[in-house]
Amino acid sequence: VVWSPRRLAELAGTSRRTVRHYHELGLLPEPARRANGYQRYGVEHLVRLVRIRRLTRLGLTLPQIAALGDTERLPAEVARDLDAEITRTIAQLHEARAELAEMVEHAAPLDLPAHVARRVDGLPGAERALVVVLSRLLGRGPLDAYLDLLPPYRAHPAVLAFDTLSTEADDPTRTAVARGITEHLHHLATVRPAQLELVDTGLRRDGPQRRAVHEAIGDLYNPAQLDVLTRTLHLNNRPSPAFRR
Amino acid sequence: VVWSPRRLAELAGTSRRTVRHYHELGLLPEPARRANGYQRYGVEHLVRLVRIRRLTRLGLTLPQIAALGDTERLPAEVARDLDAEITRTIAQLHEARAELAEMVEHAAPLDLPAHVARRVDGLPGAERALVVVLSRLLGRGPLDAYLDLLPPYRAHPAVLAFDTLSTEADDPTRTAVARGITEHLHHLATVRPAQLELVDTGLRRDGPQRRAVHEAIGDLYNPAQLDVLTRTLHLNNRPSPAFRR
DNA sequence: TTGCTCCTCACGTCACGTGAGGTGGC
DNA sequence: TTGCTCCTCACGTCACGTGAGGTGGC
Repeated sequence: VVWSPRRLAELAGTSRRTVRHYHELGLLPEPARRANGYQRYGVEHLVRLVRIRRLTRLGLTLPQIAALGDTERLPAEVARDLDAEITRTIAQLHEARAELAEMVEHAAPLDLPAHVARRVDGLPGAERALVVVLSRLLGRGPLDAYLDLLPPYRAHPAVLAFDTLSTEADDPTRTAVARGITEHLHHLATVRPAQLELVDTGLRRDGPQRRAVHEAIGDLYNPAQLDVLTRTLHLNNRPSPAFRR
Repeated sequence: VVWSPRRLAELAGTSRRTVRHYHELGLLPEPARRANGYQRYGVEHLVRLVRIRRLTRLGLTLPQIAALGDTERLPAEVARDLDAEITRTIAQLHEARAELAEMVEHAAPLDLPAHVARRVDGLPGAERALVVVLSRLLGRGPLDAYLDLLPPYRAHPAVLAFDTLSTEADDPTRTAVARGITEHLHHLATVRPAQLELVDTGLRRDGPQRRAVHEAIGDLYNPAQLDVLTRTLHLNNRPSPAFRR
């Protein structure tokens, strides 16, 4: 009588391999064998196996289950830890689902949160890449402030000139672009002082975040553009840090 | 300029090993190297890495991400599958947390759901093991019916005699126990016909579940007890299937 | 010279899945 | 004899973690 490995696994709602795995870890005793070497499992094995499966469903690892041994009740600390872990995982999954829904609803791209992506549509590649970097470096508040500043900043023709500036641009051209941007930034500083301030504190002065932004800018723009940014810095007494070099 | 492996990983909120792993899978292009062989990552790598990390958080596997390649938007089918998967996982976690809470509240044992365990407290080992087996074989309704029947069934002195029946019990003793149980079952059949019926249909006539129960009983009781069960079967014209052999 | 970072193997972890190659019972 | 089940290795999967042993730059 009693059960073959396959039947035992079936009755417990699992696989033969899982049963073998539990043998290997010492979680489940090896059953007696018939003369031909076939394993014969009894009720005690099924009871044990059902218990292990219940515990794995609760989120215990197999080593944790081994540590429990024949314990009758779940230690309070283990239960608390499991509950905290489950709660955390559920929260993460809810976030993931919310993001997924947002992405589907707005047909959002894959590299940015949907609410950010909506606000950078049509941006040139380098600017967009910079936003991805900033989305890692800035908190929600400063990032929003930066995104608020972006449209008025980019409305100025000097910015378009900057975007398309060739590496061989001559000195007068560079000067003109730098002056245009500087004046525009001055204007923005009077119109949107709060946002500039937020971005500035978001990238704490000379902190690692600011350094990373500088490094990113160094990678994204050509030498002529970087030269213009340096000139802008010197011309501008209240530069926006994200455009500093 | 730009970034070392450690710095890249930091900026993306992950580990150097993860970055290496993505190289190995071809998810992330290998960066240029400096003269000494050191890897130098640029903004393009960070952007790519951030994208990969976002997608893993949404639940995509790395092969799935590889299959997406440079796709701009999430295919609708992928999004649907992910959402279904997340929803299912959340449901399972809620169940697990509910069970955990129930176990803590009632200081329940580990081998049975708390609501079942409460109702089998004090049962002898073999009976308890049988309940574990039945909890796998019966649906909620039939299992509840069985648990309903258990206290009145066990209230009879013949059942206690059965529990403690020695292997060497003589024929008159066996007959007496079998008769006692039979009469008691007759009584139960008139008092609780509905429950007996439920358990009976729960273990569909001659289905694999019923066979498993018979096999479990064969393993749990000694020869004398099994003999008594057989006699009970012959005496009883309306036996409860769980006690059949 | 010391300490820190970088490099490349390569084995380990977690909980199993999946054959590979062979035997036993009807 | 055929088909089905059982057996024991043992490598594969997933997404990395964790040293091991050695080199480079200040």
